[in-house]
Amino acid sequence: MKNYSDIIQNSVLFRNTTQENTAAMLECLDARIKTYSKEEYIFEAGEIISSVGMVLDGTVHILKDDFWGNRTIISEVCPGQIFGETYASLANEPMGVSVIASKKSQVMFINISKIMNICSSACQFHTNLIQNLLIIMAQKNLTLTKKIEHITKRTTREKLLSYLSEQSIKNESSSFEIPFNRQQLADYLSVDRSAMSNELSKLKDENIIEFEKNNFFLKRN
Amino acid sequence: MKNYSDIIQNSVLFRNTTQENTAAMLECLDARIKTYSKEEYIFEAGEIISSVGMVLDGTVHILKDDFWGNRTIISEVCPGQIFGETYASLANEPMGVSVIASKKSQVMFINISKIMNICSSACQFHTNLIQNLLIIMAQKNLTLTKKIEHITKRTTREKLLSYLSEQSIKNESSSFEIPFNRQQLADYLSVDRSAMSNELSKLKDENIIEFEKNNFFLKRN
DNA sequence: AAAATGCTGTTGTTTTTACAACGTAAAGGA
DNA sequence: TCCTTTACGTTGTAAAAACAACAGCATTTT
Repeated sequence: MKNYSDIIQNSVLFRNTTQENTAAMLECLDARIKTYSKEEYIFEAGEIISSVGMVLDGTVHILKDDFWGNRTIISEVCPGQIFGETYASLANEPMGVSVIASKKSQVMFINISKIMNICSSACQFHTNLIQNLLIIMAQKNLTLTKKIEHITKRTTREKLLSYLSEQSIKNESSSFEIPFNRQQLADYLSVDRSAMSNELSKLKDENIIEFEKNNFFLKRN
Repeated sequence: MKNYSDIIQNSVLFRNTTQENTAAMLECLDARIKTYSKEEYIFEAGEIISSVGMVLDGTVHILKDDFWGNRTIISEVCPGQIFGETYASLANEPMGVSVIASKKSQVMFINISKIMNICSSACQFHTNLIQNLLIIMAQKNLTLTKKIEHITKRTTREKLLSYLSEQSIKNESSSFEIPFNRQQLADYLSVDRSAMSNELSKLKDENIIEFEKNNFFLKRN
């Protein structure tokens, strides 16, 4: 096994595992490493999978082909991050997406049942591993839920206010800085950038918000 | 403890647990039951929680108040279903939503750490419990992801086609029945019903789809 | 059977959004 | 310094969506 211990050690899945234990755990978990060439399928839509993948090197794309063959890239997975955990957890759910190496990549697979069923040795770290997996899923869940809350709003204005309100509450202040530039924010809210900029200006004119660059201020009237 | 064993036994969280074991497990998990009167807060936004709630009787609403005080009901939780698992799994994440009993309700709480840390007795069922929790979260994840895929599309037409394509692939057939009526579908895709109906008619005129009531047929041209 | 209700499609109008194009200012590199 | 690139706001136009209102049909209730 090549030396990807840094990647593994720093991954969220193996957080709080000591370096000495990691190697033993990987053995116990029966982790397998596979190399994929550019454009090679790692998982294909329709497949039933039982393993979680962790990118060790390269980059992996999650994508979806629709009924008419149109392909959409849903996300990119970088070293240390995992993929497939949702489908691996659902034994009867065929993959709704495909996973492809976008360049030559090294991927480590761990069977979900090996994660779930506690082994005899290093049990404490095993519990930790399960907890990390749960945290990863909870975090993803939260991210998705928040996005849905904003996007389900009908107008650009409402989407903006929903997002800004969340940021304000999160920062516990009516003034705060957002982590997106305009284009990124527009993509996140899935609206047109210029239309969004326009709407931001209107909100400013109507004295509902103030902003300069990425600093926003919400007003109560 | 009143007799809610049927509810618990039939819940997803306790699936595959034998009736004899459930009682012992609840003891081991230090499950607590609390009664809430109508409109009473169960969790409040901003709070840090460490317990998962299971509704045993009544109904519970997940809701959100924005910066300006506008309240939105996000979802309803019925007997046997759990809530708070996302925030309970994330030790540092303050609740972004509030949970309120919409009528007089009985709620059972289980501390997430009791679920995560394997006890000495009935270990097999404990593993099962963790697995069920993971399944619940994976399922929710999948549901959210699919919805986002559709909603992020810009036009009503694209949203419709994205949804219909998914249904088609799921049913492994170009003809299938959808589980929503028009209003429900419009709500799900967060578009206007009449505009959606209109778009459906156009798609039919353009010979891209056929439909009658809830039966759809997709065409490749 | 009659009445009421719910679901769906249709249409016209108004509002909102997307799109394209452009000007300006700031940032970064040669 | 000059040039290039990037980010952001602005505007006009065309397209799309929301909205409101209604008609036809089916289902349910009385």
